[in-house]
Amino acid sequence: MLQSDICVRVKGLFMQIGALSQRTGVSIRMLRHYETVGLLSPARTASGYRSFAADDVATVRRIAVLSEAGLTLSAIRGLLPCARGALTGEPPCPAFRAGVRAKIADIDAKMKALSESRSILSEWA
DNA sequence: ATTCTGACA
DNA sequence: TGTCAGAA
Repeated sequence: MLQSDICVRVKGLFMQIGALSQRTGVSIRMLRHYETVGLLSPARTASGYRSFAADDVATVRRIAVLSEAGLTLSAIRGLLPCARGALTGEPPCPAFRAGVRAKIADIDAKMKALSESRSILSEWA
């Protein structure tokens, strides 16, 4: 236990991965993965432990909702900086909405492709 | 007690 | 994505 970790408990400024996991419901495994793909950039303690900031809780929750929406982590990486409204229900910035429109567009494209595939296959069913 | 990295019956 | 190992 380092002095910086004491700061976690007292002021709640920094926290270890376990605490972040508890507060977000996201597994430690995925939290580490998020860092691997560049969604999170936690500081490191002298002992090498990841040190997350208090606002990373909100960040992880935003990542979680976007992930549940079916977006890939790389897509989320591009939208995250302006996705604040994705969780607060407040007005999303233009860039975010544009990105979402793009995602909806390719969902529509996939639906069309599946529809055609289904149509062809149904003739032999 | 917790976390870290790397790897996979 | 989970989980186990071996070290810190």
